[in-house]
Amino acid sequence: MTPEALERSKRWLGQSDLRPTRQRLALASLLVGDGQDRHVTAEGLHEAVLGTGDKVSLATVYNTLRAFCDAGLMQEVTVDGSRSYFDTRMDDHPHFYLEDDSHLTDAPAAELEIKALPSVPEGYEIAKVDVVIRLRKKG
Amino acid sequence: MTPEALERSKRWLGQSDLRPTRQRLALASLLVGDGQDRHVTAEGLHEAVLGTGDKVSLATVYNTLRAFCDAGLMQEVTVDGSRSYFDTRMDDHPHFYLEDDSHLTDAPAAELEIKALPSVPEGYEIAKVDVVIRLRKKG
DNA sequence: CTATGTGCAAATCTTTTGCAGGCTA
DNA sequence: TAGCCTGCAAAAGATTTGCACATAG
Repeated sequence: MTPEALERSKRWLGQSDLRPTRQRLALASLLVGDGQDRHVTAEGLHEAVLGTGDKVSLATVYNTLRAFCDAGLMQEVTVDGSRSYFDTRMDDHPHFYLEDDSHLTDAPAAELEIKALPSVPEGYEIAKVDVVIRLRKKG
Repeated sequence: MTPEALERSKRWLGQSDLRPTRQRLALASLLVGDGQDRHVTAEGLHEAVLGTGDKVSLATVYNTLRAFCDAGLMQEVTVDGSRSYFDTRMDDHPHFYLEDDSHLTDAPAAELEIKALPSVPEGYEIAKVDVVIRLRKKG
């Protein structure tokens, strides 16, 4: 992990009141170390962190992702019933989901224009609008 | 189950090449017996069928819902990572998801207007666009 | 009669939790 | 030092599967 990635990870964690432990910094540097947005599964992030040589248990990866979400640093995206995906980008934006290889990416939000939303039932308000564009390989 | 519901269930099953067994007809009549669209979970449908006095095992409910989807009679909707929802309505339409009580309903499709979709990456095509409007009780 | 379908229990898979020890502030 | 964290193993919950029996065509 570069000094820059470490710095970024600390700043990111610093937005919450979570302690900057070794494990959290290791995970954070993979998530936000280069300033780019990431979409990960717990399993995938666990493999990634092991790949860097750091050792973090799978349970801690799960707990940490959950803690990051609770702290408002990430959000969970539901696209596949069998796995949870976590996104470092916090605003409400559309996703592409590549069904062939179970891969989640951001769709350019600027290009999506929703002209009218269905009217919300009495007594309710919109918490979030999820738009998932499911893609498959052409041909 | 009324004769009408039975008739409707048979016609519905007849669209596929699935055999109209006692269990499938029992489930189908709960799903399409009154001609209305339904959103169910396996667990919920299982309780419902037991409530009518018919006996169908939970495993069979799971297998049957899966079979109905494979046969193109229903579709799975992914709104909650921990449970699968199944929808008898087959066209591409938006959903309301009541987060407080984990309840899924159709949103009036006519009222949703998507003016522009993000441009799809080279070599891919859109399989489906899922729009889930998550609602919470106001106040 | 033969291929399908069903039920049960056990297996699988993802995610959470209890608890003992470790570490941050 | 006190409280938060972590790791492990076990638990939990949803869904699938193997296999023997039942049933539709």
